[in-house]
Amino acid sequence: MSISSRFAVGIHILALIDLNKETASSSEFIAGSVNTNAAVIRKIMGMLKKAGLIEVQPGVAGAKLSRELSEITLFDIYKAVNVVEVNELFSIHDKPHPDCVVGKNIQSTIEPIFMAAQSAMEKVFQNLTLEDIVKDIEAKEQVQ
Amino acid sequence: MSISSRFAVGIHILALIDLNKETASSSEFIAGSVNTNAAVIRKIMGMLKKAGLIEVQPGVAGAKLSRELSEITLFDIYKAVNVVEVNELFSIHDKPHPDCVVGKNIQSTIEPIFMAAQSAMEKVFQNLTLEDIVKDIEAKEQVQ
DNA sequence: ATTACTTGTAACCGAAACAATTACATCATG
DNA sequence: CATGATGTAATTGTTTCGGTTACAAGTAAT
Repeated sequence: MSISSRFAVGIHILALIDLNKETASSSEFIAGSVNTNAAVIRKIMGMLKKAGLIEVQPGVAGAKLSRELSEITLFDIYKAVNVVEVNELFSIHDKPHPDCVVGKNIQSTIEPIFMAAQSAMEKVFQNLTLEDIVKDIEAKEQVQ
Repeated sequence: MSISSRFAVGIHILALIDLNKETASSSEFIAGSVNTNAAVIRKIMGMLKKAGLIEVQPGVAGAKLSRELSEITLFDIYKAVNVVEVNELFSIHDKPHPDCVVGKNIQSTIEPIFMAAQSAMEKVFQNLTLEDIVKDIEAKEQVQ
């Protein structure tokens, strides 16, 4: 099990749009950097657009961020690319036997714990923005 | 995407073994409570046994916990059933283009963040034990 | 020792999710 | 109108999951 790379690619796309803002970033160009097919990029960019993170126009190359780098959290991207549904990171077996002490109560016992675990994970992304990502990339570039 | 229900089922199995300790819990009996096939239960119990959480003997019905309830964390179970590999909760696209500023640095920028998110999630399970689960189930039973 | 019941595994199946790919309609622009 | 871009649907191969069947091997009681 692994969470879709759409999330990592989404971050990549947005960082690239910003760091390459002097020229238009076509889906073909971004696909080259990500190393995948342009249609995959367009699909993910469609999600980012739908979430209001970028502005793209059909037929015209390039995209721009809808907000400041510091106003786009990793959680915004995470939600945009739809990699994990709300409260569904962990599967729970359904229809445990209702006549059993454990079967009857296990779901309501486990659910809040699973929710808390998922929230703890998501909170990490809420506290980081694209600005952190871009600055980190720029810092690495300085060193070299 | 969703993390395998083996984790939820593993918790269910261990709680049931404890709450039903006056009689032997055969895989058939547990399967009835979980509402699945006995072979599925035996497979998961094999993992729990391998992780040293339970003791089972081939041919003889029932299993017993190897440790006290308070000495078995949910993280122990989580690791035992092997639902998420170390540092692999999130997929990262591989071979981004090395000649691109973003492609060159994105992996090393994102990896520690993904690790931190996974750790935050896992820490929730490290801080909870089977005792918490069993007590919660018992408390619910009292009310009814 | 034979019978009945159990655990331990392996093999197989259908369903679902992913990422890649191809194709094509639609749109914008020179 | 020709070119090149986005938007989107359909298809494919791979992997994982959970369920199922089958059966070998172990245990225990008669």
